[in-house]
Amino acid sequence: MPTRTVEDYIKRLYLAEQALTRTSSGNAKVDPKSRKKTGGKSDSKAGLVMLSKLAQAMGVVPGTVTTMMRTLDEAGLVKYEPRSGCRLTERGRKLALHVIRRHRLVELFLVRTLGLDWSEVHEEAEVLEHAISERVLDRIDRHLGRPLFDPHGDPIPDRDGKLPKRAESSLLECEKASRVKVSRIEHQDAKFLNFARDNGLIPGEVLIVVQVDTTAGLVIVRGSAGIEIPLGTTAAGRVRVVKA
Amino acid sequence: MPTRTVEDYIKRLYLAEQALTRTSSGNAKVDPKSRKKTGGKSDSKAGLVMLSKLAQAMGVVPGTVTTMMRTLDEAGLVKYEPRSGCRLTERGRKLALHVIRRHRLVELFLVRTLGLDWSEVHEEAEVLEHAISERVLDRIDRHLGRPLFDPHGDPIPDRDGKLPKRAESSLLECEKASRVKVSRIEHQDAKFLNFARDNGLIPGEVLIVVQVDTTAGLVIVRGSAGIEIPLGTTAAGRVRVVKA
DNA sequence: GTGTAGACTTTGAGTGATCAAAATCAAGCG
DNA sequence: CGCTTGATTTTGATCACTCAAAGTCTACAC
Repeated sequence: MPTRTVEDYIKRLYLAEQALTRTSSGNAKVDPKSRKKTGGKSDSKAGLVMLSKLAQAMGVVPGTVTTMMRTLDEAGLVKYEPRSGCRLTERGRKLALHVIRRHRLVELFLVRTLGLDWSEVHEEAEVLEHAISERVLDRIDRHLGRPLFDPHGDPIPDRDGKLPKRAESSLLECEKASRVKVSRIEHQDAKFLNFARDNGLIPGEVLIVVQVDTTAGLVIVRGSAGIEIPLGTTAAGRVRVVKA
Repeated sequence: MPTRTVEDYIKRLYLAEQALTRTSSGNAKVDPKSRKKTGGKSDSKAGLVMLSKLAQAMGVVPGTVTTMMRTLDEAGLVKYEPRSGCRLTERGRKLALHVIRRHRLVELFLVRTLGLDWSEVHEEAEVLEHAISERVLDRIDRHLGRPLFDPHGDPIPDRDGKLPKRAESSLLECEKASRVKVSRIEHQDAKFLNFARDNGLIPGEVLIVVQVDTTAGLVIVRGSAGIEIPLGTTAAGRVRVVKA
């Protein structure tokens, strides 16, 4: 049985891998800061996650991650390439998706059944995801009607780790004047989520893209209330949408 | 912040103290075995819980408990009397009741909202009681309508640690031909709980006491279905009732 | 009063997870 | 090539929790 700590490393590694492929694949417009941060050197070779990224995500010092990655490699959950980085094995990926399934189902449950605000459920779920048995998880899943997405629009893996697919893009990539539906708010920061909620940037809401000015780094959308919302590129990049 | 382990020790100590006062106060009929087990020596002086009891309850070796009790004494949660036993301090009692509140609310929630069987919720709650935040706990409490008793009939402490009172006795103490209502099934063993459920021994059920034979160690009750249920003293002692 | 059983404590060690700080490495630059 | 820089690894230590096994107490029994 993996410990809760192991589950956490694996989950974080999965999410880091996702961030990796998303940034490297055609998704464009990396914000200028991230380049500076890694000293201009090539960021993580060939799909490997740098240990320092993981250390930061886990809130531990780098040495701890090195040790942990060696252990997880031996356990067959991670492929660890010394001095280069690491990647999940198939078994690791399965475990990660399992933990993420628990996390997201719990989030949705807290919002739908217990009425918590979507900005507060992430932290709760961080703890509960390690305490929920299969039995209870399945009850929750059933109780919610086998949902496909959590309150932030993040996909919920099914019991086999399969994720529902969707043709999503970020607001940054939208054409001016297009009509889109918010599918997902990335990033779990409570402040940002409150801001999003207050401006109607909620999964399901329909928006009109009023302006996309990459030079000024500005995107303006009009929500269903008819009010225009100006967003910087960072914020706009976190709002993912589908055609509507 | 107390760790989950500390919470567990404190909770177990509280329950052991309860068992103590219940057995020592007029409740009578100690079953013969318990005497033999402690070698005929006086069981736990003056309201102190023997460390070996605690060790057994926690599933650890006695040495571990000694160490832990010293730490908890220093932390002000426990009064530890070397070579005699230990008892909770007021702070310890508060903490214990807090953990028990979480445990019992979770149990009821799992039964009422998620539809689990009362025989399976104890183990789930053992884990979840350490993972639930105040925020979520209060939502659950509200969602259930501030309940006073858990599915087994055990009282749920309120936020200040106050327990609802009830004039309860065990089936062993009932008069023949009396009419009683089941208020509580003590003991968390799944097998016993299944047996109880299958025979209608559920909080709320009304019973007629048909026979109480202390010599043969036999109690017979008739349930609402009209069927007579014979119980040994051990089992009967676990069924607690109020007048009906 | 001496023995003894059983409860209790001590000691030494291990595990899992972490840190601080020193040592090492690899890549790109001049 | 040799340097610098930042990532990475190593080393030695700590903390919370646990165990096994040896040692100590104490109350009762005779």
